[in-house]
Amino acid sequence: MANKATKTETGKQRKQRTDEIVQTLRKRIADHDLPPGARLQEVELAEQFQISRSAVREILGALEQRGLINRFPNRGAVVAKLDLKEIYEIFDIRQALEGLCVRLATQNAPPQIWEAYLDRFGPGLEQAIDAGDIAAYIAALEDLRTETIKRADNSHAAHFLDLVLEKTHLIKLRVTLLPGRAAAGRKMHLHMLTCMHAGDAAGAEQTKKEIIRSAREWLERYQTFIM
Amino acid sequence: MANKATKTETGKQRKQRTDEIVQTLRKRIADHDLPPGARLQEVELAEQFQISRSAVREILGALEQRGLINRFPNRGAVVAKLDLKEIYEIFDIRQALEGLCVRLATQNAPPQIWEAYLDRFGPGLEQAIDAGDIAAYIAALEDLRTETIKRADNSHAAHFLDLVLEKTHLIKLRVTLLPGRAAAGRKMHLHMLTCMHAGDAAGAEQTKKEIIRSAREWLERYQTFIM
DNA sequence: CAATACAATTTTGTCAACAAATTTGATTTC
DNA sequence: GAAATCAAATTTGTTGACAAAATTGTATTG
Repeated sequence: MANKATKTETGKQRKQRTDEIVQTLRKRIADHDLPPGARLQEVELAEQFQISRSAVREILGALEQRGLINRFPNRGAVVAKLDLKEIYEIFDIRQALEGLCVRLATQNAPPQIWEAYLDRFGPGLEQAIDAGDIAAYIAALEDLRTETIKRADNSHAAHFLDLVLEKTHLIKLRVTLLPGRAAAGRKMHLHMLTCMHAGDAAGAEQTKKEIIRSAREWLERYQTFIM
Repeated sequence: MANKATKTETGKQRKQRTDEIVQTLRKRIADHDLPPGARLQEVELAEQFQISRSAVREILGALEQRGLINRFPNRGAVVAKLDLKEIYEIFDIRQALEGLCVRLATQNAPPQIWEAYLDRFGPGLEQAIDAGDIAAYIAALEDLRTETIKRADNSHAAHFLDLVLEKTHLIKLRVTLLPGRAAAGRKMHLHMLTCMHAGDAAGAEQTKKEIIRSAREWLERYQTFIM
C-alpha cells in the first residue's frame, strides 16, 4: 500500500533517497557485510528500505553498472566476486590513475597545502604505527588520498578511482594490516609528500607508483593469507 | 536439467535487445547524430524501438551511468554536453590508460604480432596520407588500438577507455583531419611500434604518451576551429 | 500591451496486478 | 534408493493505469 502517513515526496527527494540507498548498499558490499555471492532479492530490499520494487530495480541497475553485482535474467542479482586477476588489473589501474592524480595535484595545488600532511605522516605517526595503531595510518592515508584527488581536479579520474577503490577496499585494509606494511607505507608517503611540497610532480608521481607496486608485492607475498 | 537445449533464451534475448539498443544510442550520441542537448523522450524511444517504457527507462539509466546523458527529475533526459575542461581531463586519462595498455600489451604479446602493424604504418600509409586518404590512417589507428587493448588484457582499462573514447570520438576525428596531423601521428606510431616489436615496453609507453600529448597540442592550437 | 494567473497538455514517476521463468519439493517409476 | 517427472512456490520481468510534476497555451487584469 502507498504510504499515506508520510508526506508526498517530491521527485528530487525521491531521487536523493534512491541515491542514498545505492550508497548504503555500496558500503555494505565494500565491507563484505554483503559478501561476494550474496543474493539481492527485490521484494526483500523493497521491504527493508520501504520502497517499491521498481525503485529497487533501478538501484540494482546502478549497482550493476558499477560492477558491484551481477544480474542474471530471471534469476536475480548476486554480489560480484573479485578474482585474483581482477585485483591485479586494479593495481595497474591504480598505478596509472593515482599516479596521474598525484602529478596533477602537485602541479595544481599551492605547495604549502602539503605541509599539514608532511607533519601528519611524520614521527608522531611512526610511533603510533609502532605502537600498533594502524587505524591512525589508514585515516591519514584516506585523507591524503581525498585531498589529492580533489586537488587533481579531474572528475573522470576521480570517478574511475571511486569505482576501483570500492571494489578492493577490504583487500587494501588487509594489506595495510600486514606486519611492517604500514611502517613501510608511511615512509614512502613521506617521501612522496616531500616531492609534492618541492613541486617535483614527476618525482611524486613516480613515488606513488612505487608505493602501489610495493603494496602489490606485499599482496603477492601474503596472497594465501589474505584471500 | 531437462531444458538444456530448450529456450532459456527468452529472458536473455530480451536483455540482448536492450543492450543492442543501448549500443545504438551510444553510437548515435558519439556521432552527434543525437547532438549534445538533444532530448530523449521515453514514449518516443519506446515507440521507435518497439519496447515498453520500463525498458526505455532501464536504457536511460545505463546511458546516465556512462555519462552520456543527464537526467533531471520530472524533466527528462538530454544528451550530455562536453565542455573543454572535460575534454582535457580525458586527454590526461587517455595518456595514463592508453600508456598503460601499450606497456602491458608489449609485455604480454609475442613481438611478431606487431610486424603486421609495422608494415601497415609504413611507406604505403605515408603515401596514402600524402594523397589525402585520412580514412586509411584512421582505420589503421582503430585496429592497432583494438589489438593493443585486447593484448593488454585488462578489462577495467578496456572499460574505462571505452567510456572516455566514445565521449571524444568526434573530437578525435576532427584533430586527425587537421592538416599535417595524420602524417605526424603515423610517424610517431611507427616509432612506438618499433619499441613494441623490440620488447621495449617503457619506451613504447612513453611514446604513446607523447603521441597523446601531441594530439592535445594540436587541439589547443586549432581549438576554436574544432569546437 | 505586458505581466500574471490559470487551465490544458505533455511528460516523467509510481504502483499493483499479471505473465514468465526458475527453484523447490513431493511423487512416481525402475 | 536414485533418477526422472510434474506440480507448487517463489522470484523476476512486463504491462498499463494512474499520480505528480513541468511545460505550454490562453485568458484576464492593470
